[in-house]
Amino acid sequence: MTARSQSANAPARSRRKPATAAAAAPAAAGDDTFAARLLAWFDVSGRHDLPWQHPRSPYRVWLSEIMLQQTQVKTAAPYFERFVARLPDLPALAAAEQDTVLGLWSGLGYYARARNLHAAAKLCVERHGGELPRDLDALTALPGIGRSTAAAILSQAWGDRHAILDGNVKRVLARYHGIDGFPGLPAVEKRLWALAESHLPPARMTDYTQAQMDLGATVCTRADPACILCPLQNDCVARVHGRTAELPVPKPGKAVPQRHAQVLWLLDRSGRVLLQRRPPTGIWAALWTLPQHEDDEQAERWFETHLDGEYADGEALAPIAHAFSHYKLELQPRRWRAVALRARVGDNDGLRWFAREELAELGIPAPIRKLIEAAG
DNA sequence: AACTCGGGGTG
DNA sequence: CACCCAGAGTT
Repeated sequence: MTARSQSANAPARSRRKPATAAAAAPAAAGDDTFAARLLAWFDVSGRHDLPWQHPRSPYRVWLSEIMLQQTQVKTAAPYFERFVARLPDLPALAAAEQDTVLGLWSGLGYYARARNLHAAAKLCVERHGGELPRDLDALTALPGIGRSTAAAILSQAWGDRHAILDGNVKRVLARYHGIDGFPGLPAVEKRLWALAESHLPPARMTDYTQAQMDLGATVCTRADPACILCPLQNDCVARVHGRTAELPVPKPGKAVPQRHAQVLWLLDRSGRVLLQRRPPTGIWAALWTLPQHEDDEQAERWFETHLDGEYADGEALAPIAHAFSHYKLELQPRRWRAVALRARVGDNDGLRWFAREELAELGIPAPIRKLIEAAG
């Protein structure tokens, strides 16, 4: 039975339940429509013609999973074709010379994968009659096969009910459930495993496993995900809260500190904006920018001494995230319209009103320019 | 928990 | 150029 024939009767099943009518309830673990929606999407938009799907055999599934570790489909596919043409089954691999195996792997990288693959094939001949064992622990005991790869092999090759947790699934789940924290951290990973287990459908595991990877690879991509096409968009926490760009939390590089600042966007009655020249040293040295303060209290004190008007009238706008090499800065802008400087305040503070047409000539930090030149 | 393995794609 | 990718093994 092929993947195509297995999924052919799925639309009829999913039509019975109006999966698209799922309410915008918070994403919860347990009995939900996560898998049903994903499978319905997979039937229409999933990838059904990958090389290792036709024919689908335990050996080919295994080889594909190893090749796809930290490697994209487009890169691995030609290597896969060449490999199975030369070594079409597990006994052939076990009997091959190591140079042959490494030669077929040449250019793919992570060559320990090839050595482990070869050693595992020999172990299968010794221990399991020349076949891959249909058992999670026995598979995990083989070199190069961890928990996720073992689960992927069992579900893809035999339809057994095991959760996977690769980079795609981590990304989908971190966004869908709004999981903060780098997914590589053991505590976060443990939680993601539990969530992955909680969504397992009662059947169609072969398609479900492929569907998760397809969604992550083609819709829920790392950058610029196509949420409009996603079957999980209604109750995806990251989608609903506009946090798809923040989740999953990226691998911590060298723990750059996060700083915050208040930014005052002040407009006078003719629509001119008040800019302040920054000090000659430090970040954004000597550039023109919006008056900036470390916290709300300092910002209010500065406002009271420099401006006529009510600080509380300021409209809080969406925060702006900006990254430097050595720290991250979150700017919290507030906007006032039709305010005026106090009479005694002159240019001695490096303060000036600028008309909109004058901004193009000025040195203004990019995030600030983006803010104040935005339409509106 | 941090490090290592790697070539390729991407902004 | 920096970062990430259908992870797993070692220290």
